[in-house]
Amino acid sequence: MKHYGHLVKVLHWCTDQAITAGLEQVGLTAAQGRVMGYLSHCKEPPCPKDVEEVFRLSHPTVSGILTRLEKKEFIELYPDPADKRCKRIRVLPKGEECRETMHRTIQDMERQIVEDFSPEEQERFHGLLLRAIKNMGGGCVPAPKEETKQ
Amino acid sequence: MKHYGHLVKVLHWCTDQAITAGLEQVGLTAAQGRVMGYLSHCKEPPCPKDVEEVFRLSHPTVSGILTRLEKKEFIELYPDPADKRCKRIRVLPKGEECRETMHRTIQDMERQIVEDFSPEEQERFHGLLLRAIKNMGGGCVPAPKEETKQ
DNA sequence: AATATTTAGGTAGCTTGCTACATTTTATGA
DNA sequence: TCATAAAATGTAGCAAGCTACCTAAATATT
Repeated sequence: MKHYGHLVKVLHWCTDQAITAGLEQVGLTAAQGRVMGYLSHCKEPPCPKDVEEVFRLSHPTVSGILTRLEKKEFIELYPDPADKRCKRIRVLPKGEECRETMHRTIQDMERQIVEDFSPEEQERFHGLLLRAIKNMGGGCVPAPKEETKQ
Repeated sequence: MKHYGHLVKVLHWCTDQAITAGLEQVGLTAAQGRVMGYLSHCKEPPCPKDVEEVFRLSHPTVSGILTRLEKKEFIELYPDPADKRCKRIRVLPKGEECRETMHRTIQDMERQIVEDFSPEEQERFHGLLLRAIKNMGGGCVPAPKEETKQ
């Protein structure tokens, strides 16, 4: 009996540690950095609902993260003129400034995970992760960055 | 650029959902269930420190989970007679009772992850996960169940 | 033996995650 | 049109994760 679940948990913990360390200088937590990485790559201002779907978080969780990002002046929330139920998220200068740090931190982490994997192994790992998620009923996985909003 | 980190996060989320659903009937959360699964397989009474190491959790986190498990009467904490700094964890009847449910829930989840994987693919997935953890500086990974305390 | 260090655990206070419930606005349907 | 359902968000309250700091006990050093 293999403990895939436990290994996934540990690996997830490792990635969080790496992101936390990389973002320490800009004053963001791992969760905030992941969200900022997504926000700063969106063409048009996204709404909290988009963040929920990409990261599979409940709306109160997203609300909390956005509130803290706003308090730190990385973003600004403003009402959607077309739909009064929605809010839109604008990335402020401070957020734009650290875009490169966030991007690099996440890229470095992605590279480090598969550091010594051959290209075929990387492909296999990616494919197996996707299939595992599908097996767990996870459905399709929207990418957290550029590929969204296609 | 592949988003391994994000996939790992999503997969971890899926496993937690599965465990949460499976343990609902016995009144345990996923974190509590994982810990109980470990505790009920230990030969001699473990101490909180052991739990920290197996699950890579900080001691305040473990303390909180154990306190809640004690309040629900799944376990009992008592002082170690040989070392007054340590506490020992005893699994109470109520904890023993749901041992099968916990075991089955975790087993089912592990099986579901690799549901449609061939034996070779399972082997590969396991190996790649271990290597990824090593790449992230995760060191060796103690198993959460029987294999510990060898 | 006396002091210093390490180790196990406690507590405070924070972020991140959740569910459940309430509110407001938009969309639907009879 | 008017009532109803759905959608986006807010709030409360909890569990689970963390760091930072404290205490007490065991170990190591001098």
